Amino acid sequence: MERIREAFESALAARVPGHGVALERPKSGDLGDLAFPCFRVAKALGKSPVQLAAELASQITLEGADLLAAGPYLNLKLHPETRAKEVLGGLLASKPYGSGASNGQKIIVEYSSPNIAKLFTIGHLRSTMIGHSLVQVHRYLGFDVVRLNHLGDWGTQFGTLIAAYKRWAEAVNPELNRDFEWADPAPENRRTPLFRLFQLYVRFHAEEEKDPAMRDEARDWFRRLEKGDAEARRLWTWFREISLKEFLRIYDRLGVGFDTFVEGEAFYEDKLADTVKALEAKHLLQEGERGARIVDLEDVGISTPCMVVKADGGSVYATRDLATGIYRRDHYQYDKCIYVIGAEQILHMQQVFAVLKKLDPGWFTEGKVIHAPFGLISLPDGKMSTRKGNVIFLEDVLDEAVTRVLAIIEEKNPDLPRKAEVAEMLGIGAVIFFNALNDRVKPFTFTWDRVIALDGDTGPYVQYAHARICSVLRKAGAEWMAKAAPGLHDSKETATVPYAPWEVPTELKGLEAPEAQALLFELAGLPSAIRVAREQLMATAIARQLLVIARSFSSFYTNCPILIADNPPEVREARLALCVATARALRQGLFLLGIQAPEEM
RNA sequence: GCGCUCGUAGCUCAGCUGGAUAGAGCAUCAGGCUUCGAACCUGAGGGUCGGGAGUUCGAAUCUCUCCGGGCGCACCA
Repeated sequence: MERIREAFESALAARVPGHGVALERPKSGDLGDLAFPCFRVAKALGKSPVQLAAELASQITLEGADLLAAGPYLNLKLHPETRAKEVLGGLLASKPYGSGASNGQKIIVEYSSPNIAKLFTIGHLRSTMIGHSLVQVHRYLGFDVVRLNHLGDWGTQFGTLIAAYKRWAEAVNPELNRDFEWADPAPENRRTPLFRLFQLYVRFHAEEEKDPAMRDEARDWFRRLEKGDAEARRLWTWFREISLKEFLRIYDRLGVGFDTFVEGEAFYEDKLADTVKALEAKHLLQEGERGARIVDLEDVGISTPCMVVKADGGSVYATRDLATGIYRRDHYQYDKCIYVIGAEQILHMQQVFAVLKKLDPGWFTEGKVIHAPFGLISLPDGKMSTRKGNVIFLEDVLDEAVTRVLAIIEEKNPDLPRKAEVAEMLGIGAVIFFNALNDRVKPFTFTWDRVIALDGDTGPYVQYAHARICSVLRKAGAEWMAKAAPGLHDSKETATVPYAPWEVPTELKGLEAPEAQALLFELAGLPSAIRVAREQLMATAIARQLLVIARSFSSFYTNCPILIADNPPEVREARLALCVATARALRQGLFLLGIQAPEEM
């Protein structure tokens, strides 16, 4: 397809020298494979776009394609056989479809970043999976990616945790290995020390409302932690361990990996003083209200100053993020650093980026550090609050999705082997796909039926198309199935599904039907969807394109029989090749989102 | 009050840097399994793109303004 595009571009450039010839993808494959909108050039030449399109259509000829003037557009439409050959050639070649060669650029992605001693909520899924898909897309396009989890493992909440633990757990349940008498029993799927730690946290906040003196108790423990008190330190380390253990289990379930968990908030504690010194050296710090030290940002259009040192001399969130920015500059020498953090922190990120830029304008240039915000998830009755305990836990959502899928399997395909494993892929796939499908920055209200929808525009719909293809290929013979079966790969460590290269069959008769041509056209759209995903810093375009491909396949499947006896061998082979190519595109596309594609379901 | 963000079909949402007749899914209605998986397919109805003004050959898209939601606005993270 790239060859065709270049030939078309140079033919156009020869006819209208000196003008840019930006090509577009037509809305539908009926119109053609590539479109040249004539508006701009026509204006420059003083012609009507309709006239120019007609002229160009009669002047240019390209082998294997028709050039059609459609009003002000000049469309290049490949002949059915050429279209098949171009698209399938791209999909079955040795270079993964739409991927890029290694480009030597290093991208840092910070995402997920949960707070220690809290459970994953549905909100964490957003940061985690948006980040994961950004990682996958960048890797796929040839970037070198570093995955950072900026754990919330420091701050006054640890004072709270330690105080709560001392009050209600140490004497009666020091290992946190059984339920508390005063609390509701832990649900079956969360009978873990982490959950009990979370219960302590919630209880402390509830009682603190009535007894404000408890706040001093928490503050005191945090002070001891900061000073390196052995007891506080021991508990902190332990809390961090039991949290991380649970986090890793969930990341495994989601197929998400990180390069380090070390560089969380605590990691930067001993780097804060130097950060303040660096700001002093640049004379950026001013005296603010009540003696706090701030960086004024009026000159860059931010009316709220960035507070770096509190009146009592303590550090704040921004101090840590500044230290983080400096450390990453020195340690990673990256080309771009993407922060996947909630939209409610837009101002905060702007402030941090602005201060970093003042600190080192040579390094922190435009676009060097990027905030990829995502919208808040709320409940029908309001905002989620971990402290108040009215939250939707991620694992509950995943478990419920898997349960619903299992019920459908029992109904539709009770003899399916490895039901539990498949249900896990489909249920989690549904939740992840829903997240990917929707715009990153738009907030939404959680309802079970929305997030765990299983038909229509959903992950399982795409997975179903893939499973049906595999079913056809199995029936066609082991050698066909093998072409859609990837080699072994670690879902956490690669973005590319390894398929064996395969020469396109030379005869591609049998793909002239409009449904087959439409499917080819949509398959051709996947690479640009991947590029758009990178530009927009969200996988939505990929998810949408996968739906369109799956839908086109379903239509092709119902209208163009593949294995029936009266198909001539070359028709059968061409249609099977299209099936193989579609299966590969679907599985690879889903993989970029972090979703697996079962071969049966 | 200031800033950011969103407002598209009954509901949930696409619509990429302005460009072809504004598209999907859900829901509703009407069809389709003796043939490769009906978790599917085919079709129908349903839209003042929040209101107004402007820029342009052309605006859902850009600008301004108003209305309405969400978020944020220094000693929490």
